[in-house]
Amino acid sequence: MIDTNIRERAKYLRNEINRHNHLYHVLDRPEIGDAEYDRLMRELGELENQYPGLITTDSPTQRVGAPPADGFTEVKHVVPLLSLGNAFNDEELESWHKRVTSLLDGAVFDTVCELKMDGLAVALTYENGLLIHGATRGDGLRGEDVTQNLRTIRSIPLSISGTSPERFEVRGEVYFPRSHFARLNEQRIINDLPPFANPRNSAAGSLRQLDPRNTAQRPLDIFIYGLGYANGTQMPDNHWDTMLYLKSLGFRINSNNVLCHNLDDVKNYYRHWLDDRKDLDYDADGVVVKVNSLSYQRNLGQVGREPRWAIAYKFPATQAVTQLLDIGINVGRTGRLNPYAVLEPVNVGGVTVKTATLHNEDDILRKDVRIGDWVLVERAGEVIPRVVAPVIEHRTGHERKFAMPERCPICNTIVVRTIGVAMSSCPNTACPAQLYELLKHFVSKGGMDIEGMGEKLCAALLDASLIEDIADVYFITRDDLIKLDHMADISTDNIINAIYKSKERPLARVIFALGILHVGSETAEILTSHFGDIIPLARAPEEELVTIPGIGPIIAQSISSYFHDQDNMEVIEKLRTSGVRLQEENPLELRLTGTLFVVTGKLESLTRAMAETRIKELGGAIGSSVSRKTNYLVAGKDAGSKLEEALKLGTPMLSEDEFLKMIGGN
DNA sequence: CCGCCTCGAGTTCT
DNA sequence: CTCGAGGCGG
Repeated sequence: MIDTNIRERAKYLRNEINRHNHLYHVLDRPEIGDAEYDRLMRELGELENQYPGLITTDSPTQRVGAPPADGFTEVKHVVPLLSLGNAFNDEELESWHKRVTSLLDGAVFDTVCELKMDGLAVALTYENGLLIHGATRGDGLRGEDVTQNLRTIRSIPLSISGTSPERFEVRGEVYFPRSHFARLNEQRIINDLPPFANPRNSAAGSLRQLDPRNTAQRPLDIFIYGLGYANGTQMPDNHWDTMLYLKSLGFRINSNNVLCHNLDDVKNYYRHWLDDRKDLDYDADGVVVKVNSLSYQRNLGQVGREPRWAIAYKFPATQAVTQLLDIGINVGRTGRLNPYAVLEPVNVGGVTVKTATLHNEDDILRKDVRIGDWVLVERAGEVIPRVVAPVIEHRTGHERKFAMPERCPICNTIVVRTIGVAMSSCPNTACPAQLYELLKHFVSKGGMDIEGMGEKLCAALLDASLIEDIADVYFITRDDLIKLDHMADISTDNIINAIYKSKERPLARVIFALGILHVGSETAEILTSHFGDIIPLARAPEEELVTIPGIGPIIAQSISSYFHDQDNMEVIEKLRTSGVRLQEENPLELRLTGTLFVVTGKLESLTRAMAETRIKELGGAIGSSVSRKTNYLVAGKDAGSKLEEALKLGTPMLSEDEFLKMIGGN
């Protein structure tokens, strides 16, 4: 016999833990910390260990109770799980609404809008307040008994506190939170398992684990969206209140559901989530619109397996299946060979997609994508489409595996494969493809920023052999451009002007524009503030470069070898002779080196001594009188003879403001 | 040596 | 934006 006190304690612990579970997983409003929760769980576990008679099926320790199964048993649904008709635009929604209205003899009716989650529908059966079994939707008539796996989902109550119908079934959608999806796939790749294509597949895979312990590892969650049936208690007469009632029983209901009084509310709800669904922690592929009144629902009935009282207003698909016609190769600025998918054009989320990157050979092998495959293409919320995975079921056996070419598709040079990494690259830096990419990079916004020089002009200039290296940009003439035709006089002038203006870009931009491997905008910035001029940078030995924070051996090697290349040095020389600034406009330190100043008159914002100190700090020199060697006269108020002398000699003069600007910045 | 963080490179369509 | 590589601290 177990002591009554202990029995009471166990019961108390069960209730407490279940209550905190509900607070945490359903209401998202925890009252205690993890440590405290663990303590309660441990105490209950210890009691149950000592007195196995205390273990109840709804004990929180029993979420993972069952041993691995051999398979799943089929269960017949008491009330079939229906599927839904679809609407893809406002007109289709309106015609559904009109039809329902006429079937209801013109009655005005409320609807409930819910997000249609892209997960797995399940049915949970409770008897006398206890979860007795749970099943997948299957074909709607029969599903699989996955009770043991569903029990591991913390937001599913194992028992109902308070009174509940004697026997009832709720329906819900099990999903795999997006926030955990990437991590799961990382794990799978580490464990040599194929990654899941999307969170929906993860949910399906997780729910079909034979060992519930595996399922318990997965952060599955659920939203309850309907009541299958209920015996023994009076139920609300509409869907909305039914959901409120289920919520009061402890079920997790999506708080984004709304009750709508007219069709405009429905449309607004749809449009709102069309934009905002990207911020949800689950995939939603549309909005489910349900007639609220249950008696209206009964009147409307169903056609085939689709109820007339509900419709799914689908969002434009962000995924689509299409055929992979070919795999092409792009040669990038760095010479890397980047494979891309040539797709049978397909509409994904409202845009026709014809190509998508495949990253590298590794990626293709990992996904096992073959030419001729039907592939799943995705434009997940974001803009850039990607090939997710092949649809293996559509394989005919005529697909061709892809192999990286042995030679550069542009210049036919034998490609180099870096050992360890399946990344091929064309070693020929003079490869026309690389020069084209480099030229585009050189004139781009982050680089020399030459307005009006886009892809087309770059290609045309290369085509006409007017450009053989990036410095040739500064030797383009109006006549050259006119010869290219397709070009009005005005735009020709604009381009010549833009090229001229670009000579004054800050040094960091120029260094970035050169396109040195591994030197992007940040590194260019670091190099600029360290050297202030391209010459000392070009001469810096690797040993010096690696001492600079942010520059490691690989970047140092890359910089060093760039400047050791004769051709590159010629390019720099050409840039210099054509007037491109290759010094920091405002080198932070010592930027006044070799400049002789004379300060005279009364300065407003600082004393003469301060001004002179500042000049010396920046590497400049101070003269006591104006001579031909004087570079600048800083003239304050009431300047006397020195001013006259400077005027006589034509010495450049700086007002106080101009001077402050020159030394300014810090 | 490993994990974390930052930076670089490539990318689609209208 | 996303992936991978490089740098760096522990």
